[in-house]
This record gives sequence, C-alpha cells and structure tokens, in this order.
Amino acid sequence: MDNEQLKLENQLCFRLYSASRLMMGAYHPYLDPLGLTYPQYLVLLVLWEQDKQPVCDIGKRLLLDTNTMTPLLQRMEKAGLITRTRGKEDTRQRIVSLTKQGEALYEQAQHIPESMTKAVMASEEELKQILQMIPSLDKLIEELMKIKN
Amino acid sequence: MDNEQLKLENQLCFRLYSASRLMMGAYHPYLDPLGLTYPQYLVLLVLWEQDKQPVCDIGKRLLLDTNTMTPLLQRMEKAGLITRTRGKEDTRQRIVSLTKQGEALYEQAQHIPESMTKAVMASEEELKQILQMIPSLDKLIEELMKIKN
DNA sequence: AACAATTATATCGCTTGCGACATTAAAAGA
DNA sequence: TCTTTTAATGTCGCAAGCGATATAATTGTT
Repeated sequence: MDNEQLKLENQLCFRLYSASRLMMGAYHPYLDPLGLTYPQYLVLLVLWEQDKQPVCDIGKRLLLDTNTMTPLLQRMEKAGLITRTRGKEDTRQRIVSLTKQGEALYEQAQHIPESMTKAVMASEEELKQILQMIPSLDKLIEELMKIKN
Repeated sequence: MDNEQLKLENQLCFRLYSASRLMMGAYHPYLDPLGLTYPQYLVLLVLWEQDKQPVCDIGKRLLLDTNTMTPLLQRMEKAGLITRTRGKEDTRQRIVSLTKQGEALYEQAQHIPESMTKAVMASEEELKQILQMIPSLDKLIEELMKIKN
C-alpha cells in the first residue's frame, strides 16, 4: 500500500480529531470539580455572555443541532444549572436561562482559560505558534460550513 | 460577564472541536458508500500501512485506549472488515488482520484524500494556509500527550 | 519458585454526536 | 382565509469516547 496520502501521518483531519480529544481531556482537571463536561461548559460560556437564549441560538453558536442540544440541556436542567421555559412570542421556542447555581459557576470558571494556557504552554514561542493557528482554523471551519449540505 | 478569555470566540479548543466534527462530517459522502465510519476508516488506514497488528499498537497510533478500540474492532469484525485472533507468543494480545473485504476497500479509498482536498479547498492559497497548521498541531498534540497523566 | 508489578484486553455505565423522523407552531403565498 | 412551507423542538437508535473496574497473562523481583 503505497498511496502516500492514505497514510495516517499525512492526514490533517486525524490531527484535528486527536488535538480536539486531547484538549477536552486536558480540561478535565478543571471541569470535574465543577461537575461539568466540556460541551456543558461550552453551553455555559454562551449563556454567561448572554442569558436567556432559545435553544436554536445556542446551537448556532456551538454548531450543534437540536438532536444534540436537547438531551444536553435536559441533563443540565436536571443538574440544576439551567431552566428551560417556553417562549412567549414564539411558543415553539425553549428559552434557556441560567439558574443561580449556573450563574455562580462563572466565578469558579474564571481561572480556567489561564490554567489551560499554562498547562499546555511549553514555552512562550510555542504558545505563539499554536495561537497562530486560529485564523487558519476559522477559515477551515468557514469552508466546511459552506459544503455542509 | 466581562472576562474576555471566557468568551467562545477566544477559545482555541472550541475551534478544534468544531473543525474536527465538521471534518468528520465532510468525510461522510466518501465513507458512507464504503459502509465506514471515520474511526473505522482510521483503523483501516493503520492496517493498510501494516497488516496484522495487536490492538494496543493500533490504539497507540490512533491515541485511543482499549475501552474504545475493543468495541470499535468488534463492530468491524462483525462487518467482515477484519479478524481478531489470539497472539501466539503473547496470548493476551489480539492480532487484528484485514479480511479480503477489508483489504479490497483500499482500492475504493484511493480517491478519498484528493476528493476531500478538493471539497474543502476554496483556493490554492487557503489550502496552503490550512496545511501550514500541521506542524503547530503536531506540537500541540505533543504537549497535550505530555500532560496526559 | 513464589510473589508483586505491569501489560493487554475486555466490560459497564454514562455523555456526546448525529442521521432519520415526528410534532407543533409560526410565516409566507395564493 | 386557507394552504403550503419553513422553523423550533423533540425522540429514537446507533457509534464513539472514556472513566472505572475486572481478568488473565507476562515480566520483574526477591
């Protein structure tokens, strides 16, 4: 088997897949004490920016569909982090709101980005190199969104 | 809530997570006809490079533990893509081998990397920019592997 | 040889993702 | 108004991932 492109080493997607999983794993030490999973943390990031949003708006931010969002939010509701109330103008919508508890976690999450940066950062140079990926990642995501149906 | 670092836009991990999921989705049109999922495709990539490997060696390449590998390989065995035989020297090992069918898929997979490149590529420039992420991703993965216990 | 530590695989339980499909309500068109 | 289309949410089923734990075989140590 000699197709160079079909070798694992030459696959961009495998790197993204691995980096993503490893990154989520690296969040564990910081999210476990708060009783959060990484996707739940993402939902809170969105709600901390702007409380009381319909499910679809949160899903659009996280690029997740309702078949993923609904069960995720149901678990978060059961955990007492959010409430899901019916929309008033549009009764189809579920408005997701932070509970006191969900709001309170914001304080405890303050240190997470810095802790993560420190944990991953081998040197100032490397951090710089890693952060330089962001525009390329955004471009890639943009292209992938376009071809998605 | 005004901690800039706690905003979704400033999170590297969220971008990796999104890019990874979107990439896997982009593989769908090419893997579905072969009856493969993306992780199954990864296993085949490893086996096409080198047939007859123990589970742990494949897992090391894919950075996946046996609690993920075993069920994945069991499904692939049921689908007739591989066989799992006991190791001769070390009877703890399961040697994973390609079946005729698994081997035959190699031909049909030939076009996939090029098709993916074309699908994602908006322009030659952008492709270049995207591929330039590879060394940074490798560095990041290396660092994340280090801090993983 | 006897025992302890390590290694390879497996199982269980839970959370994600997501394709396929269903339901209900709002919006748009005839 | 009536009908069609679209939008928002939900359910179901299945494949990953992965922490925790179990089992058996191999290796390392007295």
